[in-house]
Amino acid sequence: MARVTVKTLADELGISVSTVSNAYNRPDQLSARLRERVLSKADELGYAGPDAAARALRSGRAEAVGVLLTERLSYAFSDPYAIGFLTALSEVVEQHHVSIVLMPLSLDGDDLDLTAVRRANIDALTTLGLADNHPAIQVAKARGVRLVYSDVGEDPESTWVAIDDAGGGRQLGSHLRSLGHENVAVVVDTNRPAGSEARELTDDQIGFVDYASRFRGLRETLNRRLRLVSAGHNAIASGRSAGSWLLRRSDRPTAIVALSDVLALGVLDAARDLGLDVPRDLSVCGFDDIPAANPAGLTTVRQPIRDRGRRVAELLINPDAPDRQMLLPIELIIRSSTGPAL
Amino acid sequence: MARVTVKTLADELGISVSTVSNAYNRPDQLSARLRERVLSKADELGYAGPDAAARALRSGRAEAVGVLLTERLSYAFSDPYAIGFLTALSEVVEQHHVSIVLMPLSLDGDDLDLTAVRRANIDALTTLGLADNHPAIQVAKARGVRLVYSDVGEDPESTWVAIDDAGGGRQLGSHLRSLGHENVAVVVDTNRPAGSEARELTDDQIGFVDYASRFRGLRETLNRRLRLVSAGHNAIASGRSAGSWLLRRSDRPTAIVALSDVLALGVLDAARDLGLDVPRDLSVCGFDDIPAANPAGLTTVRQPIRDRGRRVAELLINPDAPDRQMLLPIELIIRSSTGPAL
DNA sequence: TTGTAGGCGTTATCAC
DNA sequence: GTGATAACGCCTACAA
Repeated sequence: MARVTVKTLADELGISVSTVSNAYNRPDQLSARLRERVLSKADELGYAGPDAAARALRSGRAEAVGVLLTERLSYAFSDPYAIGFLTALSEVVEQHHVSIVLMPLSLDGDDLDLTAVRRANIDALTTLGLADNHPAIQVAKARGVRLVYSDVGEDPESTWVAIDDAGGGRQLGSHLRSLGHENVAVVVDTNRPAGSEARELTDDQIGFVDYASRFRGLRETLNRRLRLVSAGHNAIASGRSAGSWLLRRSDRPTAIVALSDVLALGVLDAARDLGLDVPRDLSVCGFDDIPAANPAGLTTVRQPIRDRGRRVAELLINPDAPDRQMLLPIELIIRSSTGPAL
Repeated sequence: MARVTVKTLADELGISVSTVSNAYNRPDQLSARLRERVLSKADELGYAGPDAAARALRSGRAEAVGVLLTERLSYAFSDPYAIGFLTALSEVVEQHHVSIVLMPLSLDGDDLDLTAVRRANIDALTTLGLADNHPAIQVAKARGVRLVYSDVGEDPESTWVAIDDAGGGRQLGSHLRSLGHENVAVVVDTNRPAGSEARELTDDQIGFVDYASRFRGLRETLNRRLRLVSAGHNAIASGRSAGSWLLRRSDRPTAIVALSDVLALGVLDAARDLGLDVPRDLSVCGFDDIPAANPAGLTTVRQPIRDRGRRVAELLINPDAPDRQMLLPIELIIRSSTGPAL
């Protein structure tokens, strides 16, 4: 038995396919009684409404928005920062019957696989933690997918909701500087597989992550007192091993800035492992102000990530929303993990 | 200027559209050189590959799998159990370039809105925390979406990965019974908006949640010693208010079983608020064994949720995978939150 | 290895 | 309020 389509229904009822279509999409275009007939016939024949793919093709709308998360998709769910973003985003999105499409950005060996981005059925796309010039974004743009960027852009026509990461870096840098720190290390997630060795990086090796501006802010304030070190990916264990690597060196830093709180928590673990007192022997700070930062006494830069999530969602859903470019302010939260340099 | 399609490319190159299509989908069907020409021309004209909607319509595959999460989508991200499931699921899914579609199940007043489920472009669907007879699942089934159910099913043809919730309920029930508890209350998430009053329920009011079998297991073992109480939705605050409501009553129970650890943590809070000692004055237990259960000393039923996530993902991606019906065992974890009844 | 042709199921446009 | 018809962009037999 053949598949039930609008045509089946139309034939069965002796009406035209457009009327059937209207019964679903424009209830005001036909009498309530006829609509009732259509719907009940549909029920009877087991027709569950217009086919999603056909509808998407014809109407040009998928009723879904895409979110691209740093690194492999599976990592994102263990990142409180990503979770905060997704929660806020979904609160808005779900009021519009729109679905969220999460695309993996799998790394095949060393180069990443963009197939999922290329194939996804979405109307608009945003990202978390990816630099706006990331290849995946280029692909989506070429596909004609509407983009909500995550960083300040030049183009007055582009849509973005950014957080003032550079400002956060500067504030944190000033804080450390005023505490007398002259030897500061920055730990950054470089999207490497777990277990990668920590190593020193040059400024331009920071990669396609949007933390780049956090680092830039730090560099501006701390200047030559700074070195950059890679962690594997954004996980406590990575922060711990990078911290451990740094703290065992003879030129041990007096302060470590992790570019995310998750990494910072790992650095705190590393310090504890080595019997170092924080903040006496070492100052540690992070970025994000995730829920776990407070109990850990972590000095950090609070990101209005939920605000951003909400705002991004509005722009994903409605391309014509006002305020299509917005820079959200950060806030330096000083807790007990930073203190004067020895 | 018109949109670039396979036809544009074909005309431009003086070849046929099928060859262009093959360049993307069947590299082995044309010479490497020709393929190169196609791809570079595509680049030149700004063609980003086959249109997702058209491809989905024509091929019948969306390269995406859907996940339906209890309650409103936004709640799910704060549920450690859901996060564990999603993490495991995505680990598998991302190796196949398949996207995950998260559909909201918004409640409009009292009846829920299935629009998103109806419109989503997906090949297969699974759920977490929804009973298999939930209306959303009916809709998806009628649409012809392949389903991976979450509970044991009658149909030998159906695909499911279940966790032995009833067994878990029975084990927990026996445990409490052997401790002498005669007055036990069960707290269940009923998907009500936050702030709903706790109230007593009859067994059949438990609703479209799959925790029903957890409760059934408890009922089998504890029989008449049991009453059922509603919490708002799955959140610590809901558990706390339900717990508080129960513990202030004159017929205060000697043990409270929450059907999720998240709710149980709230019950513990309520006990603490009232100055009750756990487990001396009150035994508390949960279900799931989320990460926070261990530090809280919570007796609970461990769910192999990550195993389930992986297994479900495999079945979502490959309909012909073997072992299309699987019941995963649970494990009773006894910690310090349960003790003898007074 | 490449080309031809038909149709996937729907919605938009316009006529009635 | 309702109907006819033409796309939407692509994939896949099948033929060459």
